[in-house]
Amino acid sequence: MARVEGTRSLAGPGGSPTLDEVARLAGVSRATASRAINGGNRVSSQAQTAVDDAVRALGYTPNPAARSLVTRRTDSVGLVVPEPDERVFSDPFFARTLKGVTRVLAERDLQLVLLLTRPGEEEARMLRYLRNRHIDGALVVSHHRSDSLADHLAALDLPCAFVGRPWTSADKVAYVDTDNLAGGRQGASALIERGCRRIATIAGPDDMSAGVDRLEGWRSAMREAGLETDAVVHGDFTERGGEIAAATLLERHPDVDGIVAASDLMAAGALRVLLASGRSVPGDVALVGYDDLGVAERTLPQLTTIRNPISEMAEQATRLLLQQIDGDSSVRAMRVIYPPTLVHRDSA
Amino acid sequence: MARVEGTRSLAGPGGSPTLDEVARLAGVSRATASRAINGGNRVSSQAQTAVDDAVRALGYTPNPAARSLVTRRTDSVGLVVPEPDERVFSDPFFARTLKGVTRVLAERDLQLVLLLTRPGEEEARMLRYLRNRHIDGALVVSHHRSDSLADHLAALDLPCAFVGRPWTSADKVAYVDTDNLAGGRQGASALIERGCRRIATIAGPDDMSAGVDRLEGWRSAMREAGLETDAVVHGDFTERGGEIAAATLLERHPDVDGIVAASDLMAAGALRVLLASGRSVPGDVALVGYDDLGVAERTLPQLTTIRNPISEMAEQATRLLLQQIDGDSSVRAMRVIYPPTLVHRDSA
DNA sequence: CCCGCCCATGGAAGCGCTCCCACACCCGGC
DNA sequence: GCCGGGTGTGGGAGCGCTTCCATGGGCGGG
Repeated sequence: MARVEGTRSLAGPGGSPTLDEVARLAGVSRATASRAINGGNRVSSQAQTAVDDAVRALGYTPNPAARSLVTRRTDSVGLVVPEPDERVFSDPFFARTLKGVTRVLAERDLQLVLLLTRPGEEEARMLRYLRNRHIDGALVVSHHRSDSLADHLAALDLPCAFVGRPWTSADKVAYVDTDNLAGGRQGASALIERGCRRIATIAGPDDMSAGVDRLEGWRSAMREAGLETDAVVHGDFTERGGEIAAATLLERHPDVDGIVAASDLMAAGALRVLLASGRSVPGDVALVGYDDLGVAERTLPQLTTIRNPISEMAEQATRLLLQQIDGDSSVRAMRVIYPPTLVHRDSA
Repeated sequence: MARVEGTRSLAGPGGSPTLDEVARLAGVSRATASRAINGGNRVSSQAQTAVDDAVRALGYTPNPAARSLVTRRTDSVGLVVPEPDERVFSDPFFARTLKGVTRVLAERDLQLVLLLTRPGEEEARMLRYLRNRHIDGALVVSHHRSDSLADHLAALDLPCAFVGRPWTSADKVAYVDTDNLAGGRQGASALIERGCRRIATIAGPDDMSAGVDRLEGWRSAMREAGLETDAVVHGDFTERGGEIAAATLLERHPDVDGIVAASDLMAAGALRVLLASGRSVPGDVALVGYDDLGVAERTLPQLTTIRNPISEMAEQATRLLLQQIDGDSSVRAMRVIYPPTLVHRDSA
């Protein structure tokens, strides 16, 4: 409130209260006060309450820098997004991820530092940041083929966990993923069982494992059913990308009667193009999306889709990270794979 | 790369290199090395290069905790989101904000800490966090009437800036906003000039200043034109909210021939309901949105809307924050207001 | 030519905290 | 009654850094 004249700017005799002041007020030594504050091992209940009271009276909170200097922990973890395009942030996938991560972090009073990097020079800057232990661990989402991040992290011996299988060093780092191959198959199979014969796919970017795996799943299901696998167009996981891809698709293969899209956003875009072209969905063309993050229920008709438990995956990844931070090296290279499930709605 | 056996895990004789080692290698004192690293005041060019070389050779980076302990700066700022609903994150508004913020922060090598709080206990935790100078400053977005955040921050004497006018203490904290009143007027006027006479509005939540101001702008333009101001329904800035609001609106006022929505997302929802009800847009009902963050171009017909320069606003807010952090107290209570502009497309 | 001044430099004092260690002290067992 | 062990406590070192201050050398002006 009032500015104190002098070098310090907070109330009290010289800035925010220090452990020293707490100890003095509690009538114990700094060492005892410290112990009392950090879990209270080897502290008499008498000393403990004295310290507790002093802490409350002074409104004391430990200086994080000082603590971090000696413990070598920062109580914060980084969320690395190697693609800080605003696209990422408006994607419900990211929103859900963030939700899962923050939920787990809040339990432990850890802070989240956002590490956004455009490719190139910024990556070097971020690696320096990571190397220097500004943070206790890193969580990586939206990892691309060109990122050397996984390799670097694996070499760095910094606790880390990926959401989505990394391109490289997949055997050296912990990650959480869904079985995108199975998901891709499920999407294709749903259409095949429905009776579709000319099935296309709007695949994800081929520099992301989710894109590649889903496509591969689609291919294998198609092959097993003895169907052509030539109707493939790539999108970028966005609605606009889905529109463009669908338009291309209709031009090249006007006879499609089923489309598997690698994301709901792309499916939504495709849906719009399909309807605009005069085709009915699912009457003329059946459509299957991927993710089920809310978008699928908001289209008309609602999308049949493959559900990804994103938020759970993010939570799990965060837990894996915390375990590593806690020194449990058994999870260093652990992978957790969630099964995708088909959700039947109206578009197929 | 290779793991070193022993207590430390990084290369070199005992963990990451310290300033001491740099100094020794450069043949200068720790003090000189420090000066050289921090801008090089009062350092001979000879010493400077020696230090530079040593830094490079050792791969030295300053220990942030140690530095922070003495400088009392953390080189990180917090982004406070008092509504960590995943809704916020999938809103393009937030995405743009983040984009603007990170761009400015990157210039100065500052880090972004995400501070999400559900109302209630978590707010106390966050205030403790802020009070304790974990961060150098705070940026607040999506501020609600019930948040006492602005008051607390103003009292805390912690550098801060709001994106969007805060409900309270608006005269005590720095903020960036658009002239939502004018924007609301523009939306209504556009429809009035077009010849609409029965104009409704889908307003924003009445616990956010943007919602209230836009509504007030709409009201005043309507009154000046001698039109009824009774067709008001509130939404929550989401697409789904827009749908619900539009449905209510059509039920209560089936004769509407124009709607001003307080966000594009809500307009998109309304558009869907309008079309589903058999009305043409803009033929039967003209529609104006708000924000112009991309959504407006993706609807069919494309939305006429009021453009908000979100990303610029976020940049500006961040700059205001940095100025405060740099000790420029003249911007402590500065406000910057951007003008909204009408963007003509197809829906009105 | 000498004095004072400025500039580059290093010594040393902390920043606030944790944790090792040594030191009581008290208990029970022989 | 003495010794071993366990338990609570405080002294003190030190984490890696910035910065104050004293020092010494070089320079220009009187």
